[in-house]
Amino acid sequence: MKSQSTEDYLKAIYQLQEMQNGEPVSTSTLASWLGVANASVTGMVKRFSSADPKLVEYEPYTGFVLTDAGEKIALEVIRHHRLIECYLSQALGYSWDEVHEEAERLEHVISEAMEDRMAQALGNPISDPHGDPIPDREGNLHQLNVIPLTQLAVEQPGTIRRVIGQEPDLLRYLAEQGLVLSAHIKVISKAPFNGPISIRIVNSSETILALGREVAEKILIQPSSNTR
Amino acid sequence: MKSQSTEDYLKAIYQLQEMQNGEPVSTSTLASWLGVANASVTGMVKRFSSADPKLVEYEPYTGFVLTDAGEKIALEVIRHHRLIECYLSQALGYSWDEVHEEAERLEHVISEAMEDRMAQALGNPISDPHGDPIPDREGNLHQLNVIPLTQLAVEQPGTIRRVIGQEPDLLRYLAEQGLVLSAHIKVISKAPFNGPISIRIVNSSETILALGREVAEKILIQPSSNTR
DNA sequence: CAAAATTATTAGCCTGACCTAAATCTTATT
DNA sequence: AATAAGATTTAGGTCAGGCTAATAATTTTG
Ligand SMILES: [Mn+2]
Ligand SMILES: [Mn+2]
Ligand SMILES: [Mn+2]
Ligand SMILES: [Mn+2]
Repeated sequence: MKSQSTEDYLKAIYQLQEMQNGEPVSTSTLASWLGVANASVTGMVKRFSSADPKLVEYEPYTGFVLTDAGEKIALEVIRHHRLIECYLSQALGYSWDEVHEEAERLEHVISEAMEDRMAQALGNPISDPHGDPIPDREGNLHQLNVIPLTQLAVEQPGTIRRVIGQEPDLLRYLAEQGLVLSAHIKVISKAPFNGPISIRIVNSSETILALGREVAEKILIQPSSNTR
Repeated sequence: MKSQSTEDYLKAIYQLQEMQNGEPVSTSTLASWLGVANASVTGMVKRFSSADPKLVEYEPYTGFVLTDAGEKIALEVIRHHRLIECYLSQALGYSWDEVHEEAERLEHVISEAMEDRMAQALGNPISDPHGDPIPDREGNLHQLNVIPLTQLAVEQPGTIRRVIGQEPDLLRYLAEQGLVLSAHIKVISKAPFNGPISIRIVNSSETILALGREVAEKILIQPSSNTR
């Protein structure tokens, strides 16, 4: 098994690549994501690119991308992470703002046997408590058909399917407002000049919530047919 | 949190001290227990004894014992380990020969919150799947009233309460023979010259099992009043 | 397009946790 | 009491994963 640091680096590179549509990741992006010095990233990435098998393709001053071998490890760690999040939430009563931190350490130490047992106990879930997809044993991810709340048209109803990011404060705030997975919402209005987006939770209180764009960008919605 | 190595060293010292009735542990004993070189132990123990707070009392060429601070950490790790063993066995269907290896890594990464949730889910167990006592949050251990099977008198019935050691092969073998926790047994005979001990499982088959002294030494029995 | 600002790499250092080989201390044996 | 055997420590080295400070490359900007 790779070290905890190696696994966290590869996972982070995978996630940054994903956020950047496959673009090479830069040293400083990864460094600030992981909270280490730039020089530490350069050092690690150089080692990854001369490991056998090579884990990243590294072009100095340009950036790096995962090789197939590196991606495989990243996906294994992500599978662990998200299964653990599910398990903690379902079996041990964790709330969605608590699971991430615990999973961040557990992901590196569980055996394949434990992974399998948890998956089985959970009925092979395909997404975690935040709606993030769980790779299967072969590393395949299902694709959700979602758009950011910022892009949902006014009056267009939709369902919350995923929340990007793990900040506990934000997750707790959203849950308090009733903005949880599977909640049905409708955009009432979008203030101009990047102003807040006002939404209503369908079949619930009539209260209207105003969300900043930053937050709305992180809420992914599956649009549903317009029920007038 | 201390490093995984530090936690494993302190736990090992605790367990060796326990096995030696509080005698100082020697460098080579700990080295072979942990599977590292003697020089590695000397190095680690020196660091422990000059840490703040001091974790071991170290007398060169003589040995070392845990300080209160060191023992506190050891007991925390042991609590983690044994709770995890229980949890894996109860909640995820692990058998008693599988739990140890998994717990050996998980013990270092679970949060206090997870410890509490597992303990609660299990109803605050006081012993693990091998009958090893689980320290409570303050580090208190309950004491079992048991003797090794080798010391049980012929015809004296008793109950298996604990099995010392974690070798999966031995544990599997014992389970196959019906020698599990709570099994009622009776010694039929003890062969002389350190020969095997023959026992019978009460209320079960009439089969007589012959156990070597090495094995019998590891099976701890709570004697019961002689029925008959 | 040259200078300034930004970003990345290199150089050099540190700590934890290991190792082997050499030196030293302790204990047992003659 | 001297020596041999055994246990332990010291010396010196490696490797991963971090750091800071100095240097070099790239990008932005006046
Ligand atoms: Mn992690
Ligand atoms: Mn998640
Ligand atoms: Mn361990
Ligand atoms: Mn145990």
